[in-house]
Amino acid sequence: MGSMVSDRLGYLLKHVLAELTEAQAAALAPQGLNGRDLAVLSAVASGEPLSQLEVAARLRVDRTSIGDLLDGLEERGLVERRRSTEDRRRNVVVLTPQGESTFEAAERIRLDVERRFLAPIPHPDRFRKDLRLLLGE
Amino acid sequence: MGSMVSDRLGYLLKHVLAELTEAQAAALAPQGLNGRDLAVLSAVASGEPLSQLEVAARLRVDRTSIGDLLDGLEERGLVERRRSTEDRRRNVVVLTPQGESTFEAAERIRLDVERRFLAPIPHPDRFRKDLRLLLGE
DNA sequence: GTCATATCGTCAGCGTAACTGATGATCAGC
DNA sequence: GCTGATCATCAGTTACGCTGACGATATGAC
Repeated sequence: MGSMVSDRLGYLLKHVLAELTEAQAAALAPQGLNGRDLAVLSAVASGEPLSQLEVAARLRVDRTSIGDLLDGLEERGLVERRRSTEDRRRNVVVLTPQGESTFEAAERIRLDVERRFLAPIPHPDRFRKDLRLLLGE
Repeated sequence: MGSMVSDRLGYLLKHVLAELTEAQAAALAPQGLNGRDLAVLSAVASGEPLSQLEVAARLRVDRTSIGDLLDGLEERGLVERRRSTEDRRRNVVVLTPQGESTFEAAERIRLDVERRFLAPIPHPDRFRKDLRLLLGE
């Protein structure tokens, strides 16, 4: 018997990711967000104010993509860019009050989506841990 | 403390996939292939002759992408398209002899890459199985 | 203080891939 | 034969990662 296509790690990861992305997008659509937007909000929300480049680095997103991403969020009034006073090259990104509440609601949705998504797996946390190991985190 | 970005399932899957793709591309470059090409070869190699649409379906690749993919492989003399005699709409795709040997060598490389890639995980097979469960396969 | 170097944000452009919608050729059912 | 479906192809759109350049700003050497 030949090897199944679904034995390929790349195939598995690619389509698992695609299905998760789709499920997240569908669940977050009422908030006007997708998983990518939410990830940016989450980076901005997590503690000290970050510059755009720092946000990009946390998300491992390309530096030239983060600008457009923030544009969208800023237009919707969820984040603000403020020129840093200490270093005027930096745009410090912060959540607006509306951004905070949207973020919290969306995070609950995301957790629920992920929980349901991982339901077919006997030990979801172990699976997450495996992924983290593969990234060396 | 806030939630880490690396808690997000989407983040984990995305970057694990990116690293695997990169590792595969690097390892397969001497064969003039990437992981995507190899997946096509594998679908073509596995048993009965398939039409282009059937190849696309197996790989879950869009129907309009598979043509270009096959173009490249055909130019390199690895596959052939033959008009089916029973149904002249169909292009039956088969491996050339050179395609077969290239495929076999590349498959060994892929298996090795995947083995090394999964090395940080205590039970790689269980991880694979989890992924398959998520796809419902 | 001045200069060289580096960093931040932005922009234009490239390559890849998924996707939509249309087309011509061909097949199957009636 | 006619209608509708299927196969391969083509043009066009969108999304994303990436490179290379730019002006503005900061930092360090001197």
